[in-house]
Amino acid sequence: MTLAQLKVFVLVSRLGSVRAAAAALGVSEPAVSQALAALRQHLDDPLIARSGAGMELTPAGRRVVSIASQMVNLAVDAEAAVRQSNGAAELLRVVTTSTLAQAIVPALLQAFTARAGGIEVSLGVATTDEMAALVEERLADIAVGPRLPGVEAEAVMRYRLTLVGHPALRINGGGLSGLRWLVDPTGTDPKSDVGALLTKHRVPESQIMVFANEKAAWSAAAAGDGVAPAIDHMVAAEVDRGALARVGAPDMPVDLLLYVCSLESQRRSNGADKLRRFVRTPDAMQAMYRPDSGVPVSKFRPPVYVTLWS
Amino acid sequence: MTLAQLKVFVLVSRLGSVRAAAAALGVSEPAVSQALAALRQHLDDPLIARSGAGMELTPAGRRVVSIASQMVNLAVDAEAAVRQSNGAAELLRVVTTSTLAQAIVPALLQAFTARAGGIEVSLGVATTDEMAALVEERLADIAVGPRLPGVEAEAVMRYRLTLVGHPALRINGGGLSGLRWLVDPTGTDPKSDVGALLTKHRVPESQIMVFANEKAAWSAAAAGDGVAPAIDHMVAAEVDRGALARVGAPDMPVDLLLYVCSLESQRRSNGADKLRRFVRTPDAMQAMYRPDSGVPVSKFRPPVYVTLWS
DNA sequence: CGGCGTCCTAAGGGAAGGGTTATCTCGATC
DNA sequence: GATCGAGATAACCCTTCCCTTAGGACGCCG
Repeated sequence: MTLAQLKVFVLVSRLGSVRAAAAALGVSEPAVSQALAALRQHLDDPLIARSGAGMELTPAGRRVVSIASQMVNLAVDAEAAVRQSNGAAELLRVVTTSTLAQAIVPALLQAFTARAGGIEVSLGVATTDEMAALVEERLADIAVGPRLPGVEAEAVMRYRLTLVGHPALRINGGGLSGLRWLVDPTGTDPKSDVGALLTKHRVPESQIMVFANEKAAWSAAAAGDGVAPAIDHMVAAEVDRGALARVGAPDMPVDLLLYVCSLESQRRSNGADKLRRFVRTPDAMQAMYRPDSGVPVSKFRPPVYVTLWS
Repeated sequence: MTLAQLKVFVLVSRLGSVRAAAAALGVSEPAVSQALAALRQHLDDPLIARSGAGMELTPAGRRVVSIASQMVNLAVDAEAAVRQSNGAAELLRVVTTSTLAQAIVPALLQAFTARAGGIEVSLGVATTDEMAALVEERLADIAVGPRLPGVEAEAVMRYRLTLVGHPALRINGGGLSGLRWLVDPTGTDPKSDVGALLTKHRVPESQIMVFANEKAAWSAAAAGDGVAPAIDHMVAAEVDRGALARVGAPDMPVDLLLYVCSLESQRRSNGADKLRRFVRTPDAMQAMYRPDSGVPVSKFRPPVYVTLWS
């Protein structure tokens, strides 16, 4: 029974799927399945088993999850305790969506580390479901993105999601049907803001094109390949330049809220607390609204880097 | 950071010595030292360091001990939870002194398992200091022997410690000085009842002979090699047969109490609770006072076996 | 009934854990 | 200052972890 096995088990039970846990941990699916098998053998109980839709915990599994979760939490505490005792830099692990990780959150974190000092920040990308599980299991300290259930969420910023396309794009009578939607990976997460948009407009999968990042989706949109959802103030410069134009559509644009989500204050890490306070400052607002005011991504490397935690 | 490493660290800090922890775990001293080194490297802190007499925790070490202790405890909980959920036999881990492990405690546990049913018992041997640490760290469920500090102790039985020797042994004017003391391994534990006896009589080390078990010490005493401390009712048959005789000495015989010691009831395992109740029954008394009424040791193997836990 | 998604198992290899014995270091002690 | 005891380290071996790719079992759905 290793801590890694327990971590895997907890994550599988939270996410309800071996596959999802593997994705969240950034490893192959058999790796997770095998860790689970080892734990099952050690404890001589299936712990969790497939059951039609999703997986279901056995009675023993239910009891072990809560214990295992505590153990994983304590492991985090132990490392944090040592760091703190020795005056080392705190470690703040942030998760966010793919979209936000491209500009807004790095800019925010860059401003944060410059202001706070003595904090080392790492940034990870995850889906909404994963973000919730990661925060609850304290594999991440704080999540930036949509409101997560089960943890303390706080609205930070209001932003507008618009559709952009080639300036000459004409919407025919049938609205948007037939047009391709050009999205970044966040679009594949149905619980993300962009994913919810696709669902709401009943966009068939065949009409969704996923790009590695938003910039790529925009340039495809500028080339007339379709429409791209975009955070309005992020694309404003392109629109002003005439490279892109906002596209009208029913229920568009839509105003959304950006949240920071973390555990309740007792269980929250110190760094998470500091970031929660920081996001309410004007400095934070400015960084998020004008992410380009910052520096290129390469400059973030020492204090801020993007990774998926193993 | 593995659970084994944490267990080692906790044990070292409780026992104040790498050596003692190694003995308690039944492994070599470098094994413990190395596990500690790995943890130190992982956490980048010495955690605990030599300091004249004994070892001292660093600030970080102090914080980690309590967290690590909780983790080790939870690991025990997890295994117990699974066993219980699946209706498997409970596991009761008993520690006792070398002396008591030879007859009294096996007889007690044999009676206990026969009466209680559905409980699997294992018996380990340890020194007094180790027993306290093992119970506190829940590496054992219950200890039988001298009163342990820091845990709930309950007197079970009064027994008399006498000195026996060859029937023709004559005590010269100078009392016992010059006689050899023939003891079992418990005699090397200064906090055990026998060890305390040796200390009280200021027996120099050169006059102490350690035998593998009490029977061996008795037969040496019967051969006239010296005097042996013995539990009175255990040696009564030999005295009646004339093979041994009680030897008078200042402050001897001495009446002592046998205790069962375990954690407070909230943290106590179910089996420990049952054993605590059982020891108050007449059946238990009879088993302890007439251990030979039971069966040969080999018959204990399925329900009761002696081991040091790894 | 044939895909398809999901989980499990098999096989192989690299890394780390964890054990041993032998040796080194260092402080306490006589 | 030589000795001794206790902890740390070295060298070595074996086992377990844990990752990968490849393929099998099984339920679900068109």
